[in-house]
Amino acid sequence: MSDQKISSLLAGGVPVGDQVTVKGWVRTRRDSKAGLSFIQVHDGTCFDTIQVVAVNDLPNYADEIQKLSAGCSVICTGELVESQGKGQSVEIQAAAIEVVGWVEDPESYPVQAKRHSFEYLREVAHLRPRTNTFGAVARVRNCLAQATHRFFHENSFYWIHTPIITTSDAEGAGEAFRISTLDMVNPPRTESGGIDFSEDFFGRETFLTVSGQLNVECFSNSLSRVYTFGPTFRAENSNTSRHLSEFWMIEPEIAFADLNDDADLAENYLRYIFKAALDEHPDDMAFFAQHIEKDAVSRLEKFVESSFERMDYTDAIKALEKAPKKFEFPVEWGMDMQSEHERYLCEELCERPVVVMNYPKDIKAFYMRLNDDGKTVAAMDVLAPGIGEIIGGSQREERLEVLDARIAEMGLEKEEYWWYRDLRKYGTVPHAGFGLGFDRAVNYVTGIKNIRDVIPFPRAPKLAEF
RNA sequence: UCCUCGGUAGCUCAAUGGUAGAGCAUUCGGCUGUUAGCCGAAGGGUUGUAGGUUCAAGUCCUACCCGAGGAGCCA
Repeated sequence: MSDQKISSLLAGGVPVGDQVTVKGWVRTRRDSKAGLSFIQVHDGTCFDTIQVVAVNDLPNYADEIQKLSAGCSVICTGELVESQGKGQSVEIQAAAIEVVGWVEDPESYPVQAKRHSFEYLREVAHLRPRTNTFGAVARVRNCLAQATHRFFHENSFYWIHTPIITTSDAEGAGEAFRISTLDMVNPPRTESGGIDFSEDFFGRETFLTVSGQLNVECFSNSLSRVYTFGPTFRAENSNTSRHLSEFWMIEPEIAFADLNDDADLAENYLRYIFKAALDEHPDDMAFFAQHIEKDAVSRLEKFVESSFERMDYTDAIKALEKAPKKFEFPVEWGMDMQSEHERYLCEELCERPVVVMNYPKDIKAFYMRLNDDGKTVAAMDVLAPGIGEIIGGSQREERLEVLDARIAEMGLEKEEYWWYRDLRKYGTVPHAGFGLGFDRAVNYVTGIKNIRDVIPFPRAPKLAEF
C-alpha cells in the first residue's frame, strides 16, 4: 500500500484489486439512500477526479463523511475496484476516509462546484488553482515551460541567467520599475536639486529588467546558442488583456545567423512546445476545446503540421491596402501597424500566425540590423490570432559604424552602451534573436483570452494582491 | 491614460422613479450505484462608496473606487 497519484490510478498504472491511498480535495459529494456516498476527489495530478465510494458502515460516516463539502481535504484508503456506474472505469471502495481539513462555513467557500466568472476568480487567486480550469492552466503552463527548456537543450542552447536588476532602461522597451534603498521621505540631493543616486545602494540608478537581450547577446557572442527564460518587468500603465507588469519572457540568441534563421528558430520552437501540450496533456486540452475555445486543439494540430505564413512588411502593407475592409487608421508604407491591421493579417487574411519581416527602420529599435535598401531593418514580429504580437525579434546590427550611426540617429548616448558596442569591436558576428511572451503563448495554447488568467498571481497596474 | 459598458444574496443575473426577486450554492426533509444527481422547504440584502434631486431612488444627477471590452504601448 502506498500513496497514489490519481493520474496513475485512472490511467491504469495500478491493478484493480490493489489497496491504494489518495490524498486530495473534495470537489463534490453525492449521497445515496442505499447507504453510501460518492465523493469526487482531485489531487491536481490530472484533469479528472477519482470517485471514492463510502459506505455507511464506516465509523465516521454520519458525523464526518456526510458533512464533506467542496474544498475539504481528505485521505482516502481502500481498494481500487472497477466501477459499477457509468462515467468512470475505476473507483475507490473506501476502507477509511480521514478528514484532514474542513471548510468552515461551506456556504461562503469561494470556489463552489459551479461555474465562476474569470473576473471573480481573480479576486480569489489563492483558491482558484482548485478549479478544474486553473488546474488545467497550471499543468499546461508547466508543460510549455518544461518543453521550452527541453527544446533548447536538445538544440544545443545554453540557458543564461541574465540579471533581474539592471542599470539601463534605454532599450526602448518601455518604462522600468526603479529599485532603490534611498529614504523616500528624505532622499539625498545633488547640487541641482535632483535625487543623488550616487548615494543609492548600487551607486547609480537601477531598475528591474525590461529585457535580457543585451546581456544575452554577450553570451551568444561566445557560446553561440543561448537563451534566457525568466521574469521581466514593465511599469507601463497599460490596462489590457494582453499586458502584465510582471511577465515571463524567453529570449533566444543565435550567432552566425540572419533573420531567416531567426524565423526558422521561432517556428521550430513554437511547433515543439505546442506539440508537447497536445501530446502530454490531451485531457486538459480537450477541456479547453470543450469549455474555453472550441478550436483550441484543432488549430494547434494544424499549426504543428504546417508552417507560419511569412510576409514582408512591404507586402503586408500591400495586402492591407487591398483588404475589403475599412480600417480606422489609414494604411501607408512606413507606419507602425495598429492592432486592427495585425488582427486582419492573422485572423482574417491568413487565419493563423503570421511572421511579418523587414520593417521600416524608423519604427524599430536601434540594435536591429539595417538592410541593404537603407530603409528597412531585419526585424520580425509573429502575430497570433486573438493575441496579437507574441514574438518580436531581429537580426542584430553587428557593424559598429552602422550601430553608432543608429544610436546617434535615435538620440541615444553612445557611452551608455560601451560594453554592448565592445561586442562589435572584438570578433563581431552576424547574430539574431527574439523575445517571446511566455504568458501570451499560454493564452494561445489554452484559448484563455485574458493574460491575467494564465499566470498564477497577476501583477498589473493597481493589482498586486496575493 | 483615453473611449464604451457594467457593479443588486456566497456565485450568475432580474426588477417602468412606487412592496428588492429567480437560478445555482448553503441548511433541513424525501428519492436514487450516484455522475456539478432529482423533488420539496427554509435561511440569506446597508443594491460599490460619498453626496445630491424627489412625496418616493437599485433605477435620475455629480464625484470617487472597482471590473470588463476596445484603443495606445508592447511581449
